[in-house]
Amino acid sequence: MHEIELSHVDCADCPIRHRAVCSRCETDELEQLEEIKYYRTFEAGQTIAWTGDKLDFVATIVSGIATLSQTLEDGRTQMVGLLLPSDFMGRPGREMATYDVTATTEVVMCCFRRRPFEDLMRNTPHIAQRLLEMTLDELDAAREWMLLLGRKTAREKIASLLAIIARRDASLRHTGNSDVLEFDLPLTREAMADYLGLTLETVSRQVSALRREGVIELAGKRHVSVPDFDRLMLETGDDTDGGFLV
Amino acid sequence: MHEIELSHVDCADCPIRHRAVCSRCETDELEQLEEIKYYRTFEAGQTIAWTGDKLDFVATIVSGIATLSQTLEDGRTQMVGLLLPSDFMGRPGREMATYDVTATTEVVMCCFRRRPFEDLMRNTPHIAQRLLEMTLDELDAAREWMLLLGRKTAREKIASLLAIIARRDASLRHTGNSDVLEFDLPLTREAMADYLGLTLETVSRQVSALRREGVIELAGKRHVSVPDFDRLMLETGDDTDGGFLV
DNA sequence: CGAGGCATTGACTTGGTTCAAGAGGCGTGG
DNA sequence: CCACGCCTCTTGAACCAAGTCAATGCCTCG
Repeated sequence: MHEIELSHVDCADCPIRHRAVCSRCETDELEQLEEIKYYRTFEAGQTIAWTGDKLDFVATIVSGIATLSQTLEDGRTQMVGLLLPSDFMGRPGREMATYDVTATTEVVMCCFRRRPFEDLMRNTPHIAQRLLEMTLDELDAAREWMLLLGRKTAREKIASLLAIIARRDASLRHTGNSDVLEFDLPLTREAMADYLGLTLETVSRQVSALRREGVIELAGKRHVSVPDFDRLMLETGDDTDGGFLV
Repeated sequence: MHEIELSHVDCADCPIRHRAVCSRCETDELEQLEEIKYYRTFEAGQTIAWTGDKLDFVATIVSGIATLSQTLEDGRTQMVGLLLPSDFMGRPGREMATYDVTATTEVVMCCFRRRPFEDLMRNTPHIAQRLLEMTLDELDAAREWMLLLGRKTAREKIASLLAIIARRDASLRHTGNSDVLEFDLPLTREAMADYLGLTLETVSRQVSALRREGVIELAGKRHVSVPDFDRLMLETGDDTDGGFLV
């Protein structure tokens, strides 16, 4: 995966094409995209854009994880978005970055120069339609996060984050739900704290508490396994699901 | 305003047409919208939809204020959106409401039956384009709110809310910024608390503190005047100039 | 006048932060 | 190979901002 051929990957072979902004495109539309696209790689820890920077491209994350965050003048920072493979970065029609974008792991992006992309969008409703859908999904996710930030306890926040990562990880490599969920945390304690609106000490304490009580097991600092997913879900404070039970 | 003719208002005479989802529509497109639209009024305090309800319309707020909120099983609730005149409610392509929608004041909505609206959207890029733009704006607003919920102190939260309402109010009745800003709070203390991720007691205390220190003045419980807007902005914790959201 | 909603204020508790010390890993270079 | 510095993470103790519980004030409306 680190050896991706940056010079050119054919859209037809793209691993995340079916979920990305281009998922609805017909062959001729893909050809047009193919012409204006180029790949870029960012190393783990590298900043992709600072708030206020001129951004003359938009992009789809091909692999890796990036974060969007905002900072108050005195340095308090809040992560406001997590960009995963197939997610879209940048806003058509806007020149400046409005968030700090940082590569958490190594990130490969499929970039489109902004102007040509905007032109293309005007003529190909399939792109705009898909982008609308993705934006609506992100809005839902942001609002779910608002509930977490505003009303959940530290323990619930941690459990929620673990549940989300576990679920995404499971769906990504669709193992026909094996009994034990396992995954690596893609975030440092500090990044988790910035995401959850906590301090890194509180994150550490709550992770330890969940481990002590057997809700999760840790191998090293980052590798988590969840013996009983329902148990974890109980700790999130969320509805047990669609509504029945309780 | 309370005497709006519910039977029919011509789109051409609509007070919020230039900002709403239909703002880009040509005359013929407006005619099509005109055919599937109808007005509805909700009283202050009335619930417009509960999470999980089947919703067979989408709508534009014509006047009044509605809120979107989410609730955990034990009753903790977080407001996740404020719908103001010209804002859009509902998600094309989705049958169910995903939030509780409540009228805070009397609300007049311009409704479109969902199916016909979806069909129309497919054929009129102007509507989809505008909806995308509005959704992106809402996403930005939601993310700004995440920063507030995750990282601001109670005092900063209150100051931020007051600043937002003040600014919106000023822009709405574009008084060429007169020296003293004045407005009515459209929310109860409890609603403010639900918006800010606080308890109503804390809201009350912080409002009192800001009044005691002369940052704001109160006439009654709800009428606020701001003698020095910059002073208020200092209390928000934000960058001294940034600040978007309506 | 009394009832019922909102709002304020006080006294006390607590969850989470802050400050501080130290543990465990990992790469570099002597 | 070990020593060293650099990270990230954990843990403890003291503190404080905001929550909880409870009493009271102030409207408006019947």
